[in-house]
Amino acid sequence: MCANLRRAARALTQLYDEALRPTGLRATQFTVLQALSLTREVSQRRLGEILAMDSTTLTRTLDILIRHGWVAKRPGKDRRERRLLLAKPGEIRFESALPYWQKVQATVRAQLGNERWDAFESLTNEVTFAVTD
Amino acid sequence: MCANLRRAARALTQLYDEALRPTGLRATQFTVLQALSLTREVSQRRLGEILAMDSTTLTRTLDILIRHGWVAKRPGKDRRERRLLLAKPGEIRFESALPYWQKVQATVRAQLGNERWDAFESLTNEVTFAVTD
DNA sequence: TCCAAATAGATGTATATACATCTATTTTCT
DNA sequence: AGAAAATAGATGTATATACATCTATTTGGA
Repeated sequence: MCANLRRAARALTQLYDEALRPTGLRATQFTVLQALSLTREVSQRRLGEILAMDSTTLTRTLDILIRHGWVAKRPGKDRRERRLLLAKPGEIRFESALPYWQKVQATVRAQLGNERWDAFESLTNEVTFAVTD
Repeated sequence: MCANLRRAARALTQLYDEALRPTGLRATQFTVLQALSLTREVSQRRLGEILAMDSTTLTRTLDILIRHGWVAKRPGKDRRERRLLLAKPGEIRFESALPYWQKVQATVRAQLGNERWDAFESLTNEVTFAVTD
């Protein structure tokens, strides 16, 4: 099952990366910007929980986004924490990528059909939560 | 969708990696050995098709397996090709890992229930083929 | 109060992943 | 046959990913 899932993730990621290429964002990067645009401001730990991503993985991913000036990192009241937020250039970049993302989403949805799309969304989430709890 | 799928893949991979830790194999490595045990002997290109994995990714993954002596690489009749096959130590390693793999598979299956497990398997495969064709 | 335990991230290291580009070889077309 | 096109992998480079371990800080007892 893990192999099946990883294989599907590889295939789909290639499709999304290809679709997002004109925007200069990888699928993963788009996802992080999207999460930040929804949460406004979060700690790295919390962001990792949302994405089911190890906090130390986020350190590296965020480094890249910060280097590009898309994300800002500020110390929190708890001085162990780093608070992340979308910087203005990141917001602009994210919004300009949205149409490309919507287009590839629509393509895959059409290919799968609405029912299987919805079922797949449910199942991926169930697997995530079944495993992380 | 890509983000959901990748998130589930991360979560499930951590579970499988954890379960396989006593065997010294990562989930991906187990998968490659499994594929080789089923195909007997294949070219790198063909193996990449089976796994929906870029051929150049396989170069690196196989390097590790070859370094451990688990996989052998031989020139094919077509001298551009490399034929891959499971070496004896790889076979032993794979077989000793099988129970650990079966156990984690059973755990996840129990957690999800047979119906959703089967549905998920179908959907991951459909997504893979919808995208790679 | 003060120290042990817990928590948040950073860093070292290893694997996973793919694209662009390169070399070697085979195929195809004239 | 001979050259152009296609194919199989290897290599350079960049990102994605996580674990073990480290430092800095906060929290929870005694």
